Amino acid sequence: MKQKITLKHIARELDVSISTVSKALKNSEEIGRDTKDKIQAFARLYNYKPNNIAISLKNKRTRNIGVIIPDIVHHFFTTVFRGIEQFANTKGYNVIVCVSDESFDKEVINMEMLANGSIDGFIMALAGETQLKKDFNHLKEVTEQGIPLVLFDRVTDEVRCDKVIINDEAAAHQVVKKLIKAGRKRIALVTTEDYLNVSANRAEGYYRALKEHNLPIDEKLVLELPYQQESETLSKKFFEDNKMDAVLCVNEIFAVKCMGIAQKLGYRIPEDIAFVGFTDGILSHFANPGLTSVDQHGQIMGETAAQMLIEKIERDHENEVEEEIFETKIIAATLIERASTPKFL
Amino acid sequence: MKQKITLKHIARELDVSISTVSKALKNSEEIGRDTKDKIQAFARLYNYKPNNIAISLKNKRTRNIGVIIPDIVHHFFTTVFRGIEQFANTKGYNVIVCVSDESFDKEVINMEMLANGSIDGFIMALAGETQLKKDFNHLKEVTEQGIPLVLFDRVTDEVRCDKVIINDEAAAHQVVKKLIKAGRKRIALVTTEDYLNVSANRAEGYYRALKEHNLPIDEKLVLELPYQQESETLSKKFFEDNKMDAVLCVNEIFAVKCMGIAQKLGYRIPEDIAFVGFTDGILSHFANPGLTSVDQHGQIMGETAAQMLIEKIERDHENEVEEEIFETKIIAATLIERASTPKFL
DNA sequence: GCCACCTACGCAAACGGTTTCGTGTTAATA
DNA sequence: TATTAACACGAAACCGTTTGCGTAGGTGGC
Repeated sequence: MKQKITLKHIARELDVSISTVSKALKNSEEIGRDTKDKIQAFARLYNYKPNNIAISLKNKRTRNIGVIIPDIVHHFFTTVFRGIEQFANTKGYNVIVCVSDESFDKEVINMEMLANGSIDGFIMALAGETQLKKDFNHLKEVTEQGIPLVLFDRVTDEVRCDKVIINDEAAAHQVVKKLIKAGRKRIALVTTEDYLNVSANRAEGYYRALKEHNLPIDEKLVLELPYQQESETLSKKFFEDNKMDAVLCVNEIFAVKCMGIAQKLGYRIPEDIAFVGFTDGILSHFANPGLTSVDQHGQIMGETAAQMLIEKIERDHENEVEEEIFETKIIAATLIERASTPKFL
Repeated sequence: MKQKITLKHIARELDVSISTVSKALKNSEEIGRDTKDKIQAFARLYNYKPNNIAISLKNKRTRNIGVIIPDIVHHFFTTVFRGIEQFANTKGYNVIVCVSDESFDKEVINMEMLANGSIDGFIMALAGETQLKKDFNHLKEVTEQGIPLVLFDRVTDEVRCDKVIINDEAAAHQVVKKLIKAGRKRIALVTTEDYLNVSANRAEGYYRALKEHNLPIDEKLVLELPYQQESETLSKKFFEDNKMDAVLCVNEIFAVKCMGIAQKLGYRIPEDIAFVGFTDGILSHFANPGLTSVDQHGQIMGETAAQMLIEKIERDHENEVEEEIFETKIIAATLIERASTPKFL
């Protein structure tokens, strides 16, 4: 087992000082041609690579970014992650991922672990529990320490930092409007408990569209399902008890489940009932019939977040102080039409 | 913006030496009660947390593990990742993820980036290109440097290290056997190009089962699809040109696609044709009909890999030298029966 | 009153680099 | 020949911690 070689080894071996080796390997003008050649050849031969940790300590930057997401087995978050990872990689950054598992405590612990020098900045989507609890002190502490933070998707107004979101309200509004124009009158909404900001926003868009077209708001047509739990019976009852001709779901899992139930109840899709979901993931694509859904452009969100974060990191590193300016970028969602809805105009 | 506080700050403020502060915070017996109390109180007040990077440098261990996978928007890999992350977290480790994107070069670059001190060990699944190219020098270099490595799922015999795999061959064999016992005679295999070891192993199980039951091996019933590319026409032609009564697919995407095609061609599932896929992911669960599939227990694989890696890391850190013993753990796959197959016995 | 021994702390090296600031040698210049 | 500038390199500080060892000061025993 050949040990990792260090500057000290090279210096000792070639009988020069450590600083000379360091400079030679950086091709500094200070060092003579011959010495440089000798050192560089030696370093190449023994495949010298500087120790990242030592450099991090010296430079007070790690070139790591910390990503904290509620779940990793989740199509949307993985696409965002892919965007982050890809962009970060082109800029020479690595990504440390922690999963909060929707838990406030895990989110706090993970942040604290990473905040002590392991990373140069955070990208995160809030855990459900955090949004429910509305306790953002861990985020505030981090930003007060001067660690850049970018929130995406699951954000909050209570923390001053950069954010990337999609126009949830507008997207839902547009979808419902299209359904109405296509002649649907009893449009249902299947959502999560509303502490999740995205669900709340989508619901608002839904209500606004109904109001604008003078359709009655029937709370019986709004189903709140527990997030990430099987609840076959609830949804079944919902479809048995209510008549409707269109359903907007805040995610694709709800949508596909509901389609299955509706089909069993003899509904034809999309003739009798139309379905639209959020998150254009693998399920929407392969569902039968294909599910019309709102593409949240996760990868672009990830790239955008990474870009904002890295720009801030590098700016902080250059200049000393500087007034903080925070941005919120809004990515426009796109409707992907498939067979679960009638042709829109 | 309150700067991160260091030992030096505390020392200066309380007019003691840095080492005294360090020892006091570790509750060392060397330091007097009063001094300890004073220092500890001060540290708590200013929320002192030691700098991870400095500790890493000192201890020559980062408590980071590097994970390199071919793709992150992929159900199986994310479940494995979840297992890794969960286990690592309980042991106080963080996870740095790099995505090779099935590219040999990216795999090499990522490994080299991380190998220079950023991580204590690797967990990885080989990129498709790496398996095709059969060039494993980057892996060998890393292991020769004494960095522990655990391969999972996409492994190779050419590198001596710990491995975690499922019994692909046996699982495929068992599935095909069950299909035969259920009376199926023309069983097709839909696979990827065979440089992927898992596909090759599954194909072997398929062939062995056919042979054992004296069924003819008809190469026309084996369809090789390009991995991760749309190829509607290829598969359509396959189903139009050949009669078959069961199909084993090496992943669930292929399976769901094929089911769709078969349904359009008028086949009834499972009466006329049965489908089985590998990877019991979200698609299998929500497909219509539900897809019988081989659960690869990704999360358990991840936990197992993380456990093996961390044990090795900590053993290396304790004892000095030690003969290397490498294990290959085999996780038993499980068949999840759903509506795409007739009831098995 | 002397020695020995704790107690309680500081010094300094070490981890592996980078970088500033000397400094000795040489050669060019006056 | 004395002065000086350029060149080539080394010493040392620094990033933040840890830790072995040295030591000042106080206490106790004889």
